[in-house]
Amino acid sequence: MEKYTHKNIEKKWQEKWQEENLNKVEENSEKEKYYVLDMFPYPSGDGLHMGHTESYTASDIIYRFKKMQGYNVLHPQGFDSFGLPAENYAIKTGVHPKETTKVNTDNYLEQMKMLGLGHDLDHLVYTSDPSYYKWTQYLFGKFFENNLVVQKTDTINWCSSCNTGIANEQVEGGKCERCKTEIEQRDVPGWFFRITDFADELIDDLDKVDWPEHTKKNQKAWIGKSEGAKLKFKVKDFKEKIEVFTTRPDTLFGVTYMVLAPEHELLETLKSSISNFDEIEKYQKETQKKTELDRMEGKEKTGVELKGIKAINPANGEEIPIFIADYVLAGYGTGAIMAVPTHDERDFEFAKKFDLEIRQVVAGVYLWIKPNKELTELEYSCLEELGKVIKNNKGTKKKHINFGTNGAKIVCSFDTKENLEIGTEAIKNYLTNDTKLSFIEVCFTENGSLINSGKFDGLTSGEAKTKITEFVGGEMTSTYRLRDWSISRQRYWGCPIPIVYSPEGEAKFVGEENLPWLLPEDVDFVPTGEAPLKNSKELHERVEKLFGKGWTPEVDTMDTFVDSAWYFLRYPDTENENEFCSVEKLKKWFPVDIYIGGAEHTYMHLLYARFFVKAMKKIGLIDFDEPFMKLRHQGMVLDKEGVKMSKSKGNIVNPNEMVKRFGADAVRNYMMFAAPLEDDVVWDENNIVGVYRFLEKVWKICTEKELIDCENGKCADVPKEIKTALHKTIKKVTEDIESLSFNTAISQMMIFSNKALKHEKLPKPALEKFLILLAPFAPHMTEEIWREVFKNEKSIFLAKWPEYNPEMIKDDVIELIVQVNGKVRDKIKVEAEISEEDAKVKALESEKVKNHIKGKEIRKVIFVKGRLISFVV
RNA sequence: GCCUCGGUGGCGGAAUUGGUAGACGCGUUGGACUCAAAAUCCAAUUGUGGCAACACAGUGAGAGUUCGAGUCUCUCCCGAGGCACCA
Repeated sequence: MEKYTHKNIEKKWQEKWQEENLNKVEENSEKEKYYVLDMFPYPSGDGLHMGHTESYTASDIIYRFKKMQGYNVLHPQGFDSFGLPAENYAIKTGVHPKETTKVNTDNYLEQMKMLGLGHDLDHLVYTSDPSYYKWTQYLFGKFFENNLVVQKTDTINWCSSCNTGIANEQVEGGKCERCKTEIEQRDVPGWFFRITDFADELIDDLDKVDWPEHTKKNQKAWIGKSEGAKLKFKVKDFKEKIEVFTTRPDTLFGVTYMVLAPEHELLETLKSSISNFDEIEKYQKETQKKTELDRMEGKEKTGVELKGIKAINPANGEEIPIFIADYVLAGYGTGAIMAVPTHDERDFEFAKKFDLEIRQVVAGVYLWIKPNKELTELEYSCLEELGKVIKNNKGTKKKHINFGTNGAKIVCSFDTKENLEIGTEAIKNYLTNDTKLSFIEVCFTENGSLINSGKFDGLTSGEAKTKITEFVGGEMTSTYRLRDWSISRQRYWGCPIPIVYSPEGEAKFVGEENLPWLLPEDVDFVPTGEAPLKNSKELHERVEKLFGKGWTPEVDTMDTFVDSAWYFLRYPDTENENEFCSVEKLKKWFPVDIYIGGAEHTYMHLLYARFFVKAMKKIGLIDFDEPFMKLRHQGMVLDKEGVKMSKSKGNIVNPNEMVKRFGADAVRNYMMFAAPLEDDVVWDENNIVGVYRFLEKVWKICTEKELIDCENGKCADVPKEIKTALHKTIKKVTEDIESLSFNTAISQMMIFSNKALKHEKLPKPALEKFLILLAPFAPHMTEEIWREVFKNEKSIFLAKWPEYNPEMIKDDVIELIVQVNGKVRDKIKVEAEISEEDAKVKALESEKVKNHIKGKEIRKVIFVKGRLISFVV
């Protein structure tokens, strides 16, 4: 038999599998379903990259594994084919995005085939194809009818380089996630999905899904629920009220001024009463000019007082000044705050700068200790000194200490105003005598006991929150960081928003009968800052023809994240022209069982897809509320030096080239073996020899050894070692694929092959079972052996996944660990089922153990069956 | 600043969830085969001391719980990722 050569076999089987329709989902099957989903790629001109290779290999292994386990598996693929790169390429070269997309997607399909990925190619999805975006528009229409997508003018993020508005999720550190241009704020009319209506569900339902903990936590943080109260402040001599949101209504008595966002709408209303309005306008303009980044970086507080008007604190009737300042954001809460300098750091800073009253209403102080000694000594002295200072303060309720690099921060809270004063006094007196301690006046942001708060004095913050809110007629409520999803894009290569406007300017859905609402082709791509569709003659004519004179089209296109927010719902029924997916198929296939893809999608795609499913459930289009039951991320693929691969660094590795050199099976196995799926993988082709040698060994075992067919009891003399190793391997590989621990599955198969290599005669049934285990990882080579060497008629992927026999993995004789005082002193061979008494006798026979015990009394014996015996002396 | 995840040989990484630390692979060293090289095979490979048996140390640092800690608790240091004037 010939040596293992990937070149001879991989292409052959790829063609054969396609001919035999091996990867097609079974349309009418009684088998249990399993839906394995990949994050579909954006078809760029560069082709698949190594990151795709890794995650697609992982899902392919799961697909083949589940298939052999007897499931009917849906494992589809598609293309997120609308988007900016194709459009930018068109601007540069004049080639229509449609052409580019075709070329690129064909290339992707070819590459996926080369990797041996078993996608069902009869269920492809292209988001830029009218047969798909028809349904994107249909869903938009449904959302429109149900008030889940609304048109409003809002301050949105604007990227001047991409010449379009973008969603909050698409801003990274104040810059455009695509082109890194600094984002400006603009007031632009546009369409918004009302994702904020689902904020609570989006948080709560994360408990239902099996996702990485950090992904859930990050998504929760992104939604950013904070619980607090809405309170109203009267403006003196006006009927208008300023509404604020606060998480600390318990500090209401400490409010000494208010701040409005510069964009706050009340400013227009009160204009005539504000004596320094010119100053206000100047500040407003300055704020507007600032990019998001400036506003974040300029931490120095700025602002202007509204002269001539005052607000009234509803708790105590005091008149307090009102400011505008850009540290208050228009888009969050109510765009206005009550300022409590003693208990909020930002308010504190602002109050210091503008010399405003600072009034403490929660009884507590911070005490700092700066290190002028070694840190361990500091810890000691810190505790000691704090103890001295507040030892006799009976009113001290709690104290805790946080040590940091710059010293230690001690939090002291007290139960009454009196005790706070006594405590603070004692600390201050102490400080004059000691240089290691410094009392730093900072606002106290913890909860504590109330003081200076009238009849609420003595209550804890927790109690006071509801009571004070009630007292001033406010309401307890929550607010979110999450913004509504802005989806209008002033670009060409996207899904047209299926809306037309009446001559009076009223928006109307174009109607299901007019779908797909085609993207016009008579359009100049060159960006002008205006939507390219505005200049389409065909589109305007189409609208007037259908709706009458004076009617005009919506000319913005949708964010491409809309396309990808529901694509997985289309896969089971891609040919359906009457529904986005039939009811039966929805029932059969959803939710998705496992979804694999990058962690960078936590805030965008994964959040949007969850929103879509929830919104669709709400209007009765589907009956499940979470799209992806299990989610796992793959790590990044790094170059040899451990640097992230990128075009600009020129360290991109081309999967095609690697497949040509080493074969798809070796590339797949290397990616899976090098590190756990979720960890980063270093792509070092020098290391690929390891898995290549492993494949060669398997080849050798199956082609050069004498195989016993095991009929008529001929396998009675098969070494026990091989049988045990096989069953252990079946167990390990099965469990490891289930838990996506592909690296350890492969190492277990390596152990088996190393053992098998040592024997000259091997049982063929055992090797067949082993081949099945390896098949998901190395589909080509195992198929070659399965059919060409072992002469099986049908594909290995139609074989049944083996099961292990628990009896077979038990060792008769084990090494029992013998410990003395917790240290391993000997290992003795004993029968696996040995009793404690027998083990004790045997262990004590050991010379080594005797040496360590001699002269001492055995106080205790710990026996772990089949594992160890431990003597305590 | 806050949140999350990590830190184990020369390297990538294992460790049944508290029970032999370093599986498996790469690399390195020695040997076999060869005129030679490649490939392949065999052996060794955490460190220190010792010819050896063996002993001691050892999973970022320090403490703690335990007969026993990579694993649990606390504090600290370092790294990666995310969020960041969100009231």
